[in-house]
Amino acid sequence: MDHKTSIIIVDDHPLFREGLKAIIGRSARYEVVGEAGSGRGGLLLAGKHKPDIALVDIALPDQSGLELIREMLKSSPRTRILIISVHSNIDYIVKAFQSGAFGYIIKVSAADKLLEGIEHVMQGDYYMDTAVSQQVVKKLAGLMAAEKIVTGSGYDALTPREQEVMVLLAEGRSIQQVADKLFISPKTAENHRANIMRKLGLHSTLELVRYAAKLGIIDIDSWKA
Amino acid sequence: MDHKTSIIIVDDHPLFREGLKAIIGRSARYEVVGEAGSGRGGLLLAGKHKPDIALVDIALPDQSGLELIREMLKSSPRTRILIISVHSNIDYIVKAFQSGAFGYIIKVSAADKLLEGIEHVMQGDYYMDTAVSQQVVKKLAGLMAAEKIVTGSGYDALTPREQEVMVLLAEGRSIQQVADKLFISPKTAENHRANIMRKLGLHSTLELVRYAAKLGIIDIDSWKA
DNA sequence: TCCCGCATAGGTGATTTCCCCATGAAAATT
DNA sequence: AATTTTCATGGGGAAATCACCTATGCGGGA
Repeated sequence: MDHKTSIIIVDDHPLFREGLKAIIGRSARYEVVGEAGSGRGGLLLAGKHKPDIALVDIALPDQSGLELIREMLKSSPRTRILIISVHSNIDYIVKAFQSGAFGYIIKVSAADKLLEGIEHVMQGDYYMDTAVSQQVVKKLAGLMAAEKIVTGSGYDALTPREQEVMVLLAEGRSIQQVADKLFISPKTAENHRANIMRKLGLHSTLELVRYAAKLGIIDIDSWKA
Repeated sequence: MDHKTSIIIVDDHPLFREGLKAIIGRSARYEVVGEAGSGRGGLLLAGKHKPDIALVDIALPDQSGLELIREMLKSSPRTRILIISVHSNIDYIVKAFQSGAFGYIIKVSAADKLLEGIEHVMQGDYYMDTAVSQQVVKKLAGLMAAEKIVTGSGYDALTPREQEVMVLLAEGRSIQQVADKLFISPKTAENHRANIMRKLGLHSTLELVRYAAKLGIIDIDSWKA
């Protein structure tokens, strides 16, 4: 490598910044070229130094770290951003990556996780702390857990075929699409739909979606992402 | 620890099984108590030994490794299953965890990843190979990458009247109901609707509801009540 | 055997959707 | 002031969908 990897730190706790610098200082490959205690400060730093890496606390006094990510990437698109957070909450994690972060590390993690994360990110990979991947996996596995709740309602009064149709409709498929997917005539699909509506006491497609959402047949939480 | 961690291996390649055993043998804490080259064999082993860990190839000659996971957990629920796969495809990963796996490792990974994974899983944690978390993050980030574009060409580009119409539509009102509510012709309401769709890049009513949910125009959380 | 539930599909008229176009008023631009 | 653009309002017509009803073949129980 012909030059050191430049790093900026954005975190409102001076002591924590010192800690990060100490850890980074252990490796001769990295160099902290600036630090800031606020989002505004971080943005200026990013614009000025165009660093290779930015370590950003997700909870900043003047703005959300998520916004900062987006702003930073506008002025310095090549900077790889690593989020450092106290939260291992799945929503934060998802939003961080969606905002353009390349890595997500929990504050309580061991020091070597940080260097590990930086290395991965420098290689163009994403990086998730172990504690973070826990959450992500739970989220993924959770989709299935939700599907199990589907008993004890009118839903299991539906025939297997009707349940198939219902899932597709809840996902927003049109009658024609359902028919194609199940290799049946549109008319048949329509009839299944009508029977579903009657059995469940529904009167519009949106009500059907609501019903499906309530049973966990579809995941409306992912809509909010 | 008062006894060694017991491990069984299910993989149809004898050579690969040898490789795994060699790696595991490096640590005195682990003991391979059985191995099988098929799903059926693996199931018998699991029932007989009730091992702490099962390393399972996802691609088995006689059945899907995913089915095997479920069967195994029935006869030996306390066994922690680690999937070993050549695929880093997101669909396999998700299904593996949904089926009850605790870890997912790619075959090409370095040897220490295997031991790392086994340790994590023994602690009750989930484990994902780095290459795997790449896919998962891309999946998470990817969802919005598509929708993000829509957000940019946003809701505030709508005229006031269009926003009114949008709210009513998002609440599930029909064109006729919207027209009545706003004292306009159904045709006008229809036109507003079409303009909204075009401006926001939507193609169905459900997409419109999703969009509205994302912006908080409607409260989909109350659906779950 | 007879009946009923299930999956399949058609008919018909009303409604909705989709994709054009048109007009007047207001707002912005020149 | 003159012109263009945008907004809200509507319509026409073809295509799709909906609502409601009927019908057929098939399999499992009473």
